[in-house]
Amino acid sequence: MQKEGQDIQVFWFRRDLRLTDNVGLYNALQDKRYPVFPLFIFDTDILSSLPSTYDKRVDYIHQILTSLNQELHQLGSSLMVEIGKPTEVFEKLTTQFTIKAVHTNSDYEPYAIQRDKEVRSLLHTKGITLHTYTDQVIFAPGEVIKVDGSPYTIFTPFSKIWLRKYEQLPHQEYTTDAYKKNWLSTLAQEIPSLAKCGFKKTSIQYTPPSIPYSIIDNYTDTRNFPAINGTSTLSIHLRFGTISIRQLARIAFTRNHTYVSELIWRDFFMQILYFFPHVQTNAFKPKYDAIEWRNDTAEFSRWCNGTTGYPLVDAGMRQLNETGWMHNRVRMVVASFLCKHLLVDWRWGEAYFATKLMDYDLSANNGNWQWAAGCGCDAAPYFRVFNPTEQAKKFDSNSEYIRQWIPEVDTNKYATPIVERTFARNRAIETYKKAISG
DNA sequence: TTTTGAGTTGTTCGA
DNA sequence: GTCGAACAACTCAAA
Repeated sequence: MQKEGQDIQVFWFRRDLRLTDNVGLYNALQDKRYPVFPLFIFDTDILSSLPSTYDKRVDYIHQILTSLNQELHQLGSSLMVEIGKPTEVFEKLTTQFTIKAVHTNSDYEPYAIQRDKEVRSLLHTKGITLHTYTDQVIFAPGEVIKVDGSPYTIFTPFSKIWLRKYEQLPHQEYTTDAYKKNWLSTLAQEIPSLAKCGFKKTSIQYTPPSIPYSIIDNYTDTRNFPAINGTSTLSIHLRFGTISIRQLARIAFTRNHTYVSELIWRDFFMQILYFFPHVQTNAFKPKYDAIEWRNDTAEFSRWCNGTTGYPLVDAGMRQLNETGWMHNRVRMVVASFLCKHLLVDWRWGEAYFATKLMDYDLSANNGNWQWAAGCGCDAAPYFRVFNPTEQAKKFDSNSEYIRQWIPEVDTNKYATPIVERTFARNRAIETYKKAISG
């Protein structure tokens, strides 16, 4: 076991759960004077806010950590996993070690910013610097901005500048293979069990990412058809950092620009949340906070359960409920249906997705819900109401996807439509019009 | 400062 | 079946 008082550096893993091409980790290992001690904290502030002790995402993280720990064992090191409030964990660690520096990759969500501010200030009182790096996105908030220095709120000009800057990037790969001796050697230790964290085993199974080259190549043509395996399904890996965004962007850039655009949207919404944190609770466009939502709880339940009687909507919700994932085309359809056909507040839908999606990310989920509801920056105009049956005809013409998730769709056991489509469409347009012109 | 062009993913209607 | 226009102004970005 490590000596008391040994001089070390700490690398703090958060949303970057990988050893390869990890900017913060790479930089920590550059300083050969002090070995690097890898740390992960199960943040009890976050864990205690979860609605159930049966949580697929916590289980998933736990499995990734187990896998990371095995990799570290092969390097003669070991992952330390702590359970607690980050400031308290660091307080404790500073009594056990002489910490020379703490390295971590930047996180841009409001909660994370506040947490890191507290940790930084605690460490500062002990003479320790918290070093942060850009790793989670290609360009951090503030890097792609207008000539006057203000942030973009329209995607297209943002993406133009993003691409221009991207072409000028040196594209360094932050490999850490050569730094084996710089790890802090410890006796192989096991990470705390899931039960010790206060959670139960779920059905989720972590498998390491692999890049689906042919899907990326054909992405433009196949991405909209939910019965086709035409999307990369890498969102979950981007969420937890089990894949490097730089590696993925580099590959996609030479192969498919539609796919690259989707990665740019990820950076775009991250900087929207950063510069306009009010979107967490309010519409990006304030006028849209005046919409008189119906918020019928019985109808909301039917949407959640996938029993609205609109097959594509129901198929999507059942896929979400059963797998923790939904095809992107269908995400748009169910979101539009909830906000416009049922006139349920987009925040309800956003919150439901947040509990169910394995790839849940605050900035992307919020940005896309506000897009669907028409209240976000650069959003769909309010009178653009997705027609759930037209969408099904276009993108699931032989009902392959629908039948996969609703076996009873052609029987009289299937739900009758929750609302008549044309009526609901007109009601939505009227309600929106009233709010934004009033 | 003013002007100009443009804005993720659709639907419906009528010629 | 196919195609273009309307849907509704408004705000953003850049010159």
